[in-house]
Amino acid sequence: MFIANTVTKVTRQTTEPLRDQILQRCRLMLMGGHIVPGQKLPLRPLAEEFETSLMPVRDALNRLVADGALEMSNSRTIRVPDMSDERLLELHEIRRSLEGLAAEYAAPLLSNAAISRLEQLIDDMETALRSGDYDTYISSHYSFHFTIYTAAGRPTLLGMIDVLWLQVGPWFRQGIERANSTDGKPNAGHKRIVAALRARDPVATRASVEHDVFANIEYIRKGEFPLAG
Amino acid sequence: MFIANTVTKVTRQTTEPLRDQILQRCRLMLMGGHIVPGQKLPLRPLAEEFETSLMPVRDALNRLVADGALEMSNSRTIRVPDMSDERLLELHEIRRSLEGLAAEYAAPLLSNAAISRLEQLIDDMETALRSGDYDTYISSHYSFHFTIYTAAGRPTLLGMIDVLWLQVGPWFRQGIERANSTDGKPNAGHKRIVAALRARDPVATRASVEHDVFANIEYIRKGEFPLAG
DNA sequence: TTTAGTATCATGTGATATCAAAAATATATA
DNA sequence: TATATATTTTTGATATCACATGATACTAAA
Repeated sequence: MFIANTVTKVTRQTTEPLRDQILQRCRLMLMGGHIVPGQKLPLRPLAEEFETSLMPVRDALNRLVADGALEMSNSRTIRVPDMSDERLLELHEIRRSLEGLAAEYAAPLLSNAAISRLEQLIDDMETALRSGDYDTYISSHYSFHFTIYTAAGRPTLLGMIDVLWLQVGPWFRQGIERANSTDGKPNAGHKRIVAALRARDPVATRASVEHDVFANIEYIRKGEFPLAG
Repeated sequence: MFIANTVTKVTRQTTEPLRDQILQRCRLMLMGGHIVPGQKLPLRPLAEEFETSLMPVRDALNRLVADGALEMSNSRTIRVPDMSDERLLELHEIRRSLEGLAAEYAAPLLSNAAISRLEQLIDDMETALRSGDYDTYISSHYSFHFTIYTAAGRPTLLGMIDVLWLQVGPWFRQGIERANSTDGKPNAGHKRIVAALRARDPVATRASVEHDVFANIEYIRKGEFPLAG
């Protein structure tokens, strides 16, 4: 329970390398906001918790540093980076661009069943928000967006969007927790997205997704959604 | 001289880790097209050429795999990925989106001196093409575009564009070599970009960069610029 | 109380050894 | 000759260890 309360042991399998198991766990912790900005992630304590040697932990963390989800200081300390307003703005500019692109491609390809699932996820999000279950909210929110982006059938684009979410993850958690107390309408944007998808309208889908992404920034600017640390 | 004829020994310094030195060399080899698609990159022979142990080579190659510049098969063999038409199209869709964005931001920020340097680079490219000096062409071409993108002042965006170029690099080399024999007008697009920058026109700059990026795809479609392996 | 110096500790990097799986090669069989 | 099988070699993943460097705590002098 040193790094985060979701760390569990990994086991050596023939199928999946330890490195990938550890990477997956770290990604979930970052996306879910269970590792906070500024927190150090030293190799040895982590290896101890995962009950492995340094090597697979080192590989996993190197990967996350490469993705920008973690940073290594000049003194080689690995930690979750602090988020500046500047960096957050840049990340959302890129998100708007790439997620808009993915949404446009996905619009004609999403099945009715998938769209119905999106509506279910909106309900899940609202329920989770009302009960303060942020883990479920974040999970459903991720599923909502990535159901759309996956349907675009662009694997490289999907991977790049995923990396962006990984970078924003830790601060999104903080932002959601604070915003929920004063403002509960993030799902308005999601409902517009679903409407555009029902119409199979690529242009409207792109526009609604771009707007939804940037809504976060608007909240930040107004001080209602202080993601910045 | 096993992997490529540009492999040189790395030396242990206090400043830069071996991993980073190896990574930089591999990046240059990929960008310059000195490692061909489908070629395997086993750790041990590479380590032997760099005169290091496996570890720094492993770290560098893992990073390149994470960036999509190399691929690891299900049997863990690392190689330069083959380029499908589908993947090439996707990479250029993303390039158009992100490089257009960077160019738009850069337009008001480029100094006259920088723009003059761009014109010099256009000359360099034409000279290099005429003499068949593709290494210089590729280097000048990279400098031309990244002079612009760097001026945008968006470090994350710049890094993502860089990764895209790394993925396209091996096939760009092939494409340029073939296209030069039949078609020598890639610089027309570059001149339009410079004109838009001289006018400090963000919209025109974005449009000209987007057009330039996609010109590659048009060549491919017409069969005049067969990047696809 | 402050500050410079020192010792100790923590950390990532890199080298080496080992292992299982995959690949390549050799051998056998039809 | 072609194909199946056995053997050897190669390969990446992981563990373990040594090392240099930076961080931290502590001491002593001002």
